[in-house]
Amino acid sequence: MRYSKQREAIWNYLKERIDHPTADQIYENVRKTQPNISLGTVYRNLMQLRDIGRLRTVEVGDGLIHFDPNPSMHDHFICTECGRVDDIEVSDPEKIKQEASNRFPGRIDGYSAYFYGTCEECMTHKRMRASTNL
Amino acid sequence: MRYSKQREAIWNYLKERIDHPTADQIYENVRKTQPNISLGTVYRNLMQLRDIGRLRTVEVGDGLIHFDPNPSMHDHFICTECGRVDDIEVSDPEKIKQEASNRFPGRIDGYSAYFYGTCEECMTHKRMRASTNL
DNA sequence: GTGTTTGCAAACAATTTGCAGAATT
DNA sequence: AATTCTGCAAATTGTTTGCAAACAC
Repeated sequence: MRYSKQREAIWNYLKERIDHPTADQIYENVRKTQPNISLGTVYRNLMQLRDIGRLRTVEVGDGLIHFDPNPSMHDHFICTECGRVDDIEVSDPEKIKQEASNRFPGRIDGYSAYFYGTCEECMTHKRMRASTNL
Repeated sequence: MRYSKQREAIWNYLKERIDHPTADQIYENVRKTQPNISLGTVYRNLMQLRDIGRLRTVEVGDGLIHFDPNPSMHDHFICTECGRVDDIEVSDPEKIKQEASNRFPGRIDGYSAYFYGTCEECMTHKRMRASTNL
């Protein structure tokens, strides 16, 4: 794989992110420093980076592909109010994988869990709306 | 919600399935008894049934929506060789949900976990291919 | 110079939607 | 009779692809 400033910009943007952006969000942001970059290039690079294990793609239930700069096994929380995606550490992924391997006929290579609910911020908003009758 | 023979046929087909078919697979099968049904109707009914909690939609990583007649909290196994999706019971979902709730600032309503690997059948195929040098 | 990457635009594929007519209550 | 549901087809949306030019090595 050769160097390209587009790929560098994409990675530089994504690696700082904890909100698991979509291709389009990444595109819109990378455009600020690389105005001529195209959405196709963004997709191609993201998929390439996934294939070499630098990042992970995540399907959270909204039909869009989200990109996570952390490729290791870990869980996610999705707020059903605002759609934000957070990393969440609930239990030891290796242990769960082991446990599943023992009970399942076949080989288990990895796993990922998704928790759905309302994030702290949205909980506050809901309380505020309730208390002011809005 | 009113009765319709299309919805009945969709549900009758899906409720017996353990392989989490896609809308198109459901469409192709329901067509055998309802030749004039359209794919749009299949989607509309499936989403309706999901909204009232009769079934669950599952995103397993292939970009397609899969439909699971069992709406309760349970985990899934996806074979990365053949793409099949199986239900899998690894640990008590309620317990995991509780555990996550305790550690997370915000409310957790539900969760689902996906295990990826090779199913028993594909393991056998792989072994056969290996032993016959195919 | 060779092979990879890009931007652009067109192609694709899954899902959703608008609407006039049919079916349910 | 009043709504809801259907089939059809077109629209929408996210993602992928083909190609000639630009770039990296």
